[in-house]
Amino acid sequence: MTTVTGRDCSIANALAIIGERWSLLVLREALLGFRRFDQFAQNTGASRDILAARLRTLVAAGVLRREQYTDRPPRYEYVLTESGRALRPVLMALMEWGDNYATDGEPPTAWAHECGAEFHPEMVCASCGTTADETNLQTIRMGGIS
Amino acid sequence: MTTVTGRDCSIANALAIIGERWSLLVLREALLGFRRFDQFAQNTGASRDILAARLRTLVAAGVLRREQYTDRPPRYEYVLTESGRALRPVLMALMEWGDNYATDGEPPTAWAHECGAEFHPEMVCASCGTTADETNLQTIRMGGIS
DNA sequence: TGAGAGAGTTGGGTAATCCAACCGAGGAGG
DNA sequence: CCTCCTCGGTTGGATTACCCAACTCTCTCA
Repeated sequence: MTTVTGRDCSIANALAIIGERWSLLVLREALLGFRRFDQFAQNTGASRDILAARLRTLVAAGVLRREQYTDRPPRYEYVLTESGRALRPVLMALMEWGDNYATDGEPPTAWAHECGAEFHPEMVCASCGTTADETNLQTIRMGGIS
Repeated sequence: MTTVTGRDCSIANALAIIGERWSLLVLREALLGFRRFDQFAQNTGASRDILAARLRTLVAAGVLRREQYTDRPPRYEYVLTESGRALRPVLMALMEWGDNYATDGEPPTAWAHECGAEFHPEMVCASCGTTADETNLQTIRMGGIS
């Protein structure tokens, strides 16, 4: 793991695992239910060598698990671990931002919540359940510079 | 803007703007209140040439605005636009994931919500306000492959 | 006159990425 | 049993991105 200078910060630590090119697109496909190398290659557009490297780092980081699904010939697929499934809010937040600020026209992908509405994520305080934004948040501790 | 193969998707569109190395760390600093080139360089650890390139990209994409704050000598700082401020849920979700899965020990940075609790983000349905996860979401539309 | 501060550029080397082609184990069809 | 196909990757070579230190330019302050 490369030592990174700059602020001590969980965002930087997270990006060291999932911030390389194509990683989040692979995880998007995994959250959509895909598991196979060729599906990842086709659906993300990543070249096969880079995809192989990314899958190795994501498996090493515990975000994906490599599972054999046939014996002969030996074939493997990639399934999300708990920490991988925990990335859903990150990808949903990114998708919502992209829908609003990076995509023209209708969102290419849409989700339904069990309440029946088309799903849009909102960030709330886990403790009190009300919305969180710059008007009601303040930093109480900030990581130093290494 | 480079044409990217793979699925038509707002996550990919978002990453085309903010997914390059250092971009999200610059935006983290901006959301922490920093505005100056040298602060970004020091607090992120990015080299100055790459930082200059990233700031140009982010300004061109409308995420940051370059503002002159003195006349002689002419000096500029970078302030978040509305679309930049809208990235807070993305960075908070990333920080929460990093705290839980990529950082050992105490989170380096912490926030307080106005309710008095230490802030942790939760993703809820904007329509009904209840939590959203893999048990109560389903895709109703999925972008095709270009 | 000389030392900084602030916001960048420049040059040169290293590392990451892209692309097309290839490989090896087995399966399916003839 | 010969050939072609699928899946999950590797390999080689060219291109692009990134890193680092040093430098520039303008203006201020002592």
